[in-house]
Amino acid sequence: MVMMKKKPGQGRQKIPIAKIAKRSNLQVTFCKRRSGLFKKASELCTVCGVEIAIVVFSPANKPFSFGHPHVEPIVDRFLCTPKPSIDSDFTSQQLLVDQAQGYMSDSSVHELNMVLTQTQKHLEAEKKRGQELDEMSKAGQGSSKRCWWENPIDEMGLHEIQILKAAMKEVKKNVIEQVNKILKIQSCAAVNSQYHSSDEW
Amino acid sequence: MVMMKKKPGQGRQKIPIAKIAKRSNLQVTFCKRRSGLFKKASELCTVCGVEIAIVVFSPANKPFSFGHPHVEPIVDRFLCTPKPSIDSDFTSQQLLVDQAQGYMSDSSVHELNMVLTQTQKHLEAEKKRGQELDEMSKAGQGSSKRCWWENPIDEMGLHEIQILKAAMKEVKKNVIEQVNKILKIQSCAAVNSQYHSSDEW
DNA sequence: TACTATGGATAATC
DNA sequence: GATTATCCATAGTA
Repeated sequence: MVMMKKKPGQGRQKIPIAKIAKRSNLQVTFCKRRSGLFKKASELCTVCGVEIAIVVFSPANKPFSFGHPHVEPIVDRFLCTPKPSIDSDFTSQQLLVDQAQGYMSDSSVHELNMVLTQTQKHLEAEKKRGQELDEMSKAGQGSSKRCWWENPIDEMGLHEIQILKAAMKEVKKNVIEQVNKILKIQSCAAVNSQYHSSDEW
Repeated sequence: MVMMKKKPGQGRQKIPIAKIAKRSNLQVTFCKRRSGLFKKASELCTVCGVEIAIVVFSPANKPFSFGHPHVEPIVDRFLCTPKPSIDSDFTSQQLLVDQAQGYMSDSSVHELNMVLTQTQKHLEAEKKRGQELDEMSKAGQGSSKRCWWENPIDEMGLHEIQILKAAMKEVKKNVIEQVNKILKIQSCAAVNSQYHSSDEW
């Protein structure tokens, strides 16, 4: 992170070229690197606007996964694509399209493309609207009536602050539970480590 | 790569936080980051001795994959693990849509149908979210109405919870500062231990 | 594509 | 889990 001279730590010492770590460090190393890998994947999603699915089996053989937006659709789509040309550059699939049109009686490629285009436009519009609403929620609360705890913290007395603190404690607890519940559902039981009350999210 | 001072280049200049790059750089950035991601995955495999499968669809909607030892067995194994049903869940609402262009010309009906289905699901999710946000905004307008974050925590989505959490984090910081200030004034040095930001509350 | 300086990931340690 | 020094990935440029 930032350069701060304080006391002499040792920091990251030497790079084990590669192989295996000792059993003791294996767990923590796996956790760190898996976390880093998922973060990188997330960044790639955001920066390049692509879809990624990652499946990892831990040393203990437990499944972990990352998917944007979701693992399964991406994996399914990948499994449906012709295999031999996974990483190669150009593979004309026009032939496949022609063949598909032959046995797809209820819809043509053209029609599907039309629907797809319209749907995607609609999606974009909805997303844009959602973002605008987000902004309103985030920043626009000052325009309407404010709750008393929205007042500047400097204007509160100790009593109000204590009440606020107690309320926040309760809400925080509920938030953590809810987030864990959602994440548990999302990850399809692929993640065993739950979020806790640290500040990583 | 080793450090070598030679002639003044510019190297990596500051980090655009995240979003999208311009079309020009998108391709090269995607290539670099995908390469880096796969390398990280490879390292994780070697160092920790685990199995990983990654599937990425490029901005041009081309499939890329990394698998150790192979993608398909890992994915199959993952898909075979029992998992709760996936329904309307909130992931980070982001991008998905820009794959239209490359898809129009070369893809099978089946693939188009899959993309269409995904897109429609996303549309529904976005619409639902928009409605929820509408309700929240509306509820926040009335003077005697409840603020949206006063709603039962069970009715919130992950996105709303994230916003709430960020807000709480800020408030918490202010509360701590204010409490410390008040205690310092009121108690006249009767209290020596200050509140801190650990997880005691 | 290759290169470099910078930002970010992380191994060792507390 | 938190911290720090070090190593690695990579944005920008040629």
